[in-house]
Amino acid sequence: MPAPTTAGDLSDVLGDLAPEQVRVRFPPSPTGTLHVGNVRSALFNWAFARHFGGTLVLRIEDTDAARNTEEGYASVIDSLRWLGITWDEGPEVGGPHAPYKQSERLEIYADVAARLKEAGKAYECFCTTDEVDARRDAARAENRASGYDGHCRDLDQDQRAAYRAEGRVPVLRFRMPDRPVVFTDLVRGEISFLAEHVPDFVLVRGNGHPLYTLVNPVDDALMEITHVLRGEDLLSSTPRQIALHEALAELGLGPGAPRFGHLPIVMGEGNKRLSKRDAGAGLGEYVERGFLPEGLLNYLALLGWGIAEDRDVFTMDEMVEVFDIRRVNPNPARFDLKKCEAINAAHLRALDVADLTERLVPMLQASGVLGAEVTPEQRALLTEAAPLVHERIGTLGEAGDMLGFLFVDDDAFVLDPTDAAKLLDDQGITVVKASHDALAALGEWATPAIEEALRTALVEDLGLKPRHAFGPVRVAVTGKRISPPLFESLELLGRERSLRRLAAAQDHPGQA
RNA sequence: GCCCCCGUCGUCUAGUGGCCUAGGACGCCGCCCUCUCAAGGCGGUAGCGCCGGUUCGAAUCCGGUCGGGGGUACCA
Repeated sequence: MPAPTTAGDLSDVLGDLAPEQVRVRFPPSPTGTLHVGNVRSALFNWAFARHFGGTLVLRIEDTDAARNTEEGYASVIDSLRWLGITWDEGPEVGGPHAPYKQSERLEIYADVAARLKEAGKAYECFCTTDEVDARRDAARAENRASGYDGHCRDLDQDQRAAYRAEGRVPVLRFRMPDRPVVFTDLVRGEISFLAEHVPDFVLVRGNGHPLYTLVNPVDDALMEITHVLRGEDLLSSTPRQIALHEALAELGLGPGAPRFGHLPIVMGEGNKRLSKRDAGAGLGEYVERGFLPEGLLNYLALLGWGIAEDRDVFTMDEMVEVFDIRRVNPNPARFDLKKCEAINAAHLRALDVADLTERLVPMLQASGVLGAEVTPEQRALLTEAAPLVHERIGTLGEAGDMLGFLFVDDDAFVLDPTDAAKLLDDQGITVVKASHDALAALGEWATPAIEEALRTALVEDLGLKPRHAFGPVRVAVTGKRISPPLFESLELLGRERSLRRLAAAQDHPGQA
């Protein structure tokens, strides 16, 4: 019987490293807002680093100047801050391996490329794209492995000169070793590739521009990254990166290949990977809708990882405490908005009221319920009202709809046409009138007294069932059929405003 | 085509040969509670892709097959 992996046996994860020597990285391209797949990668790297007391490096992969923008960069930083994913080295905080933006490391890549070439680890390839394509198609037609065929591997001085004389401009290609690459993936176990299936690949374009294939492993090596946790879409590029790391190490650059763990991809609807363009993919949507960072993160963690068999709501502290990359499930996971909302709602309910109130303010401002300046009176009212919506909302953004009636001026207050049409019929008007009279006579304006007065007037005197009695009042006062609890709402609205609305509702144009 | 990864309720998952009559969560349905909506409580719905093998015994191990995904770039 195989010994079960226990928390105490970490040699397959750490090797000879002490836990605090763990160094992981999150390397976004600042092409726009992060999408939830990126966020999930960031989260797992962060949890891994924090669990071991190691280091998380933030590196900006912005060598593609055309697609990267300053706004994209700012958005990445803002997003991570909003999420509460902190980094120990990187932009804004610095560190011993600065700079952490690849656009500022171009000389490094040029130098490494030159050394690789000099050492014979890489070679100039003069094949044109058309030539490479043609030979690849031919290989494919014979059911042979496709990919670069090594045409320029062993060119001599004269041949290179001849190509140059033709006006050809070479790319720099990495020379893959002629042996299989085998590695143990932290989430998938042993994976191997035969040499013939991992062709020589381009490191530097003809125009001198370094490619991802070069810069990503070079920075991982130079920044002494020990563990690379990333999406499984990068799994098949792993053998060439391992080969590059080994070549680099032979040149004295970096400690050799890091350990890899390939996380399951996050899918959207259907069977396609969630891409930036998909609705629901961008982090911004969740921020705007009023998701809690801890709620979103909790849900994302569930995509491939779980804290316990019978539990799926947890804090990030709890996740950090027990996170184990080996327990990550390799299956691709589909993003389920409903469950994401449910998890978020659970976190919302766990907030204490003061915290909830605090977080509600910017959301209510965004939806126009509150202005840029919040008066002390509004503040106090919100403090009273927050408990009423606490268990009724799944996202902070839903609060505006429920609380708007408390903050709106009487002249701007409107009844929902559909709800009014449904509930303010002749009988509804009668109910509203009776309510107005009962409440007008009320001495103390407080929830219990309000409830008693209304029950007496509507349920007892008019003989209505409670559910029919309070509907019209609710619409008249809150404008909607769905609202926070009625009696509490009336108390918060205050005597004057409540009575004015009850009076105004009686003039509601009758319906058929 | 070739290479690699993946395959348990609709979805996310638990499961490492007998604790499985396959457990939990979200969703959905019903009931209770109830001033609406929620929350909460109770109950229900639904799954091991398929075929062979190993074994006294397989969701679990092996082989095959089918299906899905990724790669096969001077993209990342």
